[in-house]
Amino acid sequence: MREKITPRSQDYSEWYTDVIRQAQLADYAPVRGCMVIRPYGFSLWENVKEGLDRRFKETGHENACFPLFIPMSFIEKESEHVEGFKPELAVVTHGGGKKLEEPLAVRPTSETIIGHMYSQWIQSYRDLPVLINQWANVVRWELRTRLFLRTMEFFWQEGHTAHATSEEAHEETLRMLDVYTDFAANDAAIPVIPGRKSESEKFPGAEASYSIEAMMGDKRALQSGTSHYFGQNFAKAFDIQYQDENGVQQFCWTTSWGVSTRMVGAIIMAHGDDQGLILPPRLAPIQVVVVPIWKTDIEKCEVMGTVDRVKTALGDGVRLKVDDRDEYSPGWKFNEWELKGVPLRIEIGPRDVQNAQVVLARRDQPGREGKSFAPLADISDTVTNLLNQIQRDLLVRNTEFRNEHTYEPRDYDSLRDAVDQGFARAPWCGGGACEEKVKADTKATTRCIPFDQPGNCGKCVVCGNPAEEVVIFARAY
RNA sequence: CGGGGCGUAGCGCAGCCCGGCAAGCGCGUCUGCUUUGGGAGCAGAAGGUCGGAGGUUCAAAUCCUCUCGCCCCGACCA
Repeated sequence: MREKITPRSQDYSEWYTDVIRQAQLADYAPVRGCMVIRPYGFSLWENVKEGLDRRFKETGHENACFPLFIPMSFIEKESEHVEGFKPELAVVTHGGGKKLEEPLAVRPTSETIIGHMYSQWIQSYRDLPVLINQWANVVRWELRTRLFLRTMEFFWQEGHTAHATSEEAHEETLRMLDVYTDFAANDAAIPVIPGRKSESEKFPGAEASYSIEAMMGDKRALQSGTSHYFGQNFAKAFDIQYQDENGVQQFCWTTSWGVSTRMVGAIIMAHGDDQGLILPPRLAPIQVVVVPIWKTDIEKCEVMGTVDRVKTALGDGVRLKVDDRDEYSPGWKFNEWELKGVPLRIEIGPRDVQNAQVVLARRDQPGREGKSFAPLADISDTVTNLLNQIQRDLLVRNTEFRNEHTYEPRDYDSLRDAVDQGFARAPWCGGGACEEKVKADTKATTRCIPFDQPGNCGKCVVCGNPAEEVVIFARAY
């Protein structure tokens, strides 16, 4: 028997680690701060990749790959960028047994080296826009580790684009944030709040940063994707220029945007319960697991015959696994696949064979409530519809959960209460001092200034000066 | 880097304070029989440089010194 999972109410972060390790998504590596993504976890990430990659291609982007090593001098070319990243760089000083003439940074992000290449590839307005994405691993020397959320090495995609005008670049920045929002809602079943980052939360070197913010099961916020508008900062640092229609040299306007394996952490924490993972059908490595039940060889034969019919009926459209292992009891298997978050389970035993039916069990509705009988006859439609239903229900459930735990404080005391219990949508003057004060008092930070604004919003909850926008305050990962 | 904790079988731990019989327990693994509709039962078996080095002692998992590694809490962060 497996160890029990720590209940979420007892210790949320223990629960998180328990689930990841017991569901075999990932494990700690022998290197401090690093993790091993196991096949089940990687398969989930591959589905995330597929959902994003498809959207990138649909919006005109191409994939490419840039070097892992970046000359130190590149990183130092943009002043804010160095400031931001230097403390967390891993630097290679020796190679082939000799000290390197110039140290090489292991990429923490690729703006600089891609900027360098863009300066050579872009000559004319006819070369624009450049719309490139890369799937890669990056390294940031983090001091604290949490599986999938914060590790020294992590996997992500980083899009880097160059445009002829500010407007185009800005459009691109927002378009990609939109792509992320759409992916989060429709594939990951996580409702997110898209918005602009405050000055203090901005990416080093960006003119403006945007993010999507999701609420986890413990009501803390997780930044699940970011998109940055660089203006001409990197173009000037890396001399990315083009000749316009009038023969005049112009600097490009650039953007970058990224989603990391952190998204896997978001999926775990947004949906999971005390039994383990609950995966949205669109991303689940296994969408349907079939558990056959028998006592005798004759029964086994009959049951497996029905299993084959189900398998054939469902065809390639569904990611299905038949768990016909002999060494585990049905009850054990039920628990195992619930831990692993498989959205739908089909149980087939001798009684079902007799009645030409199967038992369906929804992962998102534990116990008897989620169980139903379905005739074998139109099993394919039933399953497809049910998977879609589960996908929709997860999004609805999460949206309700988030809304229930989102507050609109209008004074400082209620703000303090609000961030204890979830998100606070509060009017804010935009001042860094007010942000600082809230952080010092409550550990909550501004997550983003949502695009969705109420209009006339009143006075800053911190200082009482007139506020033009509401911001989300929350404790974040 | 500051504060705390832990290294004993594949995994989780007890034993350490107060040195001494053969280093134990649970899970897992292997074999056999009975089982199988919500984490099966019984019987038997395999599995250990007690993180590493040095020291004290007749005797060290246990005491002392050094060392390596990991985890948790803070500051930094996708």
